[in-house]
Amino acid sequence: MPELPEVEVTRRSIEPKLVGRVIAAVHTGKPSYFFLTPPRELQKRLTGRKVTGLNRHGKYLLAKLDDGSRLLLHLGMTGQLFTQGASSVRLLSATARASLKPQEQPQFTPDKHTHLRLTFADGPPDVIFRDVRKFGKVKLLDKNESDARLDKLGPDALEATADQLFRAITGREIAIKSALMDQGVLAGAGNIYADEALFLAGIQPKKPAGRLKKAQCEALLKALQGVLRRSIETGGSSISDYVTPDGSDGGYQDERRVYARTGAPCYACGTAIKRVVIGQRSAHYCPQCQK
DNA sequence: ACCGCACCCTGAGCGC
DNA sequence: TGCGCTCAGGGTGCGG
Repeated sequence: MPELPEVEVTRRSIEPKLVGRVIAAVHTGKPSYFFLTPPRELQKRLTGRKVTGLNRHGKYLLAKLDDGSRLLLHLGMTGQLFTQGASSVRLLSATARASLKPQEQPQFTPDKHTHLRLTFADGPPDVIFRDVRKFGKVKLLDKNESDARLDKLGPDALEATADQLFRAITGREIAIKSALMDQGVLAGAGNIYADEALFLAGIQPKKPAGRLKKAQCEALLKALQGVLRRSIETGGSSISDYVTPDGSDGGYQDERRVYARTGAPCYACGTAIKRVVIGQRSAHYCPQCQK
């Protein structure tokens, strides 16, 4: 599932395929929950625009256009943003995977989950946004138009300071795990990296956020930024649908210490990793190492 | 103000 | 073989 590292890896690889190019055509799927700006309107307003930048805040991508408007992209749970020619079985449906011959290179062709495809004046490659569960979002913001989603975001998790974290959670009774996943506290952490950071900082995920000492906030933020940076280096975590924009898998899933390791021995002490539900989400931790 | 929870969506995995 | 059920999860919005 795309969290900050996956979105940043995507940003870095898509940026050179997007910035400086002029959009020639916009192909979309049907109107849905996915399109905060209706497909017709996207087609009308994006065609002919030149992309001038691609920024990230938390898990959001913002493509800047030459008329001052901005295209907001969110990958949701299963969003895949990639370039034409990407090759990965993760881009195929289960039935398409099953009918692949053993040595055959899986080649992506637009399917019913392909909601947005941009073609460019200078030819291929196209930029494609595919999302099976449609939890992703596309919205075109006018010049100077603000967006409530963006306004609510806290500081980007990679740039935040321990002091900002400490101030955002003082007095709050919610579990520290929930606080870390609250995008208004820090923008960018999701389930995987919140679990991993709490393990590295030795903090129990259910601990009330407001009871963390300043030093614990420092340790936690340092751990979080460490795992985020390391994950970016390895190409992100390919746990379910995530692929890097050239179609390759990330590598961070192999470095997980607790996430989705329920029952497996803790690498530090051998105790079985536990799974509990916190705020409707699964949390994984070592009952021995995290107090 | 704060928090828990239902909901959006679809495919995988499982029991029968 | 295939049906029906449950689960996963980011973010939003509502109700307590």
